[in-house]
Amino acid sequence: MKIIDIKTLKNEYKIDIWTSTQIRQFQKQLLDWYDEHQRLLPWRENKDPYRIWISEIMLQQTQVDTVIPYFNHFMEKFPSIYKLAEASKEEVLKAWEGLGYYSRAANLHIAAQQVIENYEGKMPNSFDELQTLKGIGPYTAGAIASMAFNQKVPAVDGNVMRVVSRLFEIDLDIKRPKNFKVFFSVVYHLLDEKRPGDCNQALMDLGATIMTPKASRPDLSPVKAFDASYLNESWEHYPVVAKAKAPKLIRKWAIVVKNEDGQYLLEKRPDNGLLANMWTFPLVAENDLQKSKDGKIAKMFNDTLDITDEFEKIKAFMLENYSINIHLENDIVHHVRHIFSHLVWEILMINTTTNATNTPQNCEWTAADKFGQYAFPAVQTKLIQALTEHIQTTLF
DNA sequence: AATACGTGGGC
DNA sequence: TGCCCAAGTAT
Repeated sequence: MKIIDIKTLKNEYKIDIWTSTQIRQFQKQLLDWYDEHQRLLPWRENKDPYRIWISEIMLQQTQVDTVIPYFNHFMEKFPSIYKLAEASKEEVLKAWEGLGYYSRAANLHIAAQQVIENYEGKMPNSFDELQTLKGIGPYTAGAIASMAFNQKVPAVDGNVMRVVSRLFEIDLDIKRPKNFKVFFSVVYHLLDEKRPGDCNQALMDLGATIMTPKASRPDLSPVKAFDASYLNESWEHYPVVAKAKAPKLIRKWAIVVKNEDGQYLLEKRPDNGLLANMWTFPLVAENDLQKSKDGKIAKMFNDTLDITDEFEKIKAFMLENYSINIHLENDIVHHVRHIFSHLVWEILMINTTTNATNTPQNCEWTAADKFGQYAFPAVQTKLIQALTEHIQTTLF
């Protein structure tokens, strides 16, 4: 057994790697399987670096089935890197609406301009240069370099770490950044000289379809003879992954304000942080309101009964921060819960009206039939849905 | 290094 | 229902 001594990588972890002959056999088994069973995906139709790049950004922490329609639409809308670079931020964000992790869209737009500025519109082909582009880290650089430019570079994502952790029974926490280089090094040793990109994709497809997180079927794997966790029946212990901490609960009011022209007040979020540059109804954090001593707001979120007292605070808040005077339209309070990866919004939504004609900072007045022009996050879509159901209900 | 950053699907 | 998961990156 040859041993990869990861100490050379400033890490004391050692892994027994296979002989050169075994590695060649592994590659053949893997690539033969890939040639027959690879998934047919829009971005695999050719090796256009632009298409591969866009797909890789969309696929970050996002499932293939979710990405496919976004990818096809994005390619129609921005068929080349020049079209993307020339587009407005708003257009790109709109194309990303509902996909999540919206900084990816902003970074993609910037990176397109970087490529035009620094590389005459042609994607750089090296692992290092690719990582100078916004939104491209080690995984995506490896993916583009290997798949589009046939460079022998690992593309180590969650699938690959899971597969490799099982093949070699590596008990390192895949969530810890310091362990990434171990997997990177192992994968490098497994890559075929001629088809590094296909090797990377084969490992990913294997992880996505056979060596899955749950209901794994290592008995169906084309490389089961090389799979230590299969031979030792230990695959359920791999990969080792730290448990995510519980999301933080945040309570908010969503203030739906309708003016005398039937338009709604929409607000654009700041251009950094959560849901950057996306549009929502004005959202007021519980902490932004003056808290009553008896903790009445917190109680409200459980009971959603009489909001008269709290509404006085909201009314004052809107007057001070938005310079509009609102009136409670009815006492119906919608309760909407939205779960992010790292926090939970508990939202109470109320209907109000105003005769104000001013347009507050970062806001626009918009008729409901024009909502499609704005990039809405899922939570806003949820709020509108609740509002729509209410309006339909009250018609009867 | 640890945390922020979305969403939808599966069981 | 609640929790885990899915082709990570920026800071």
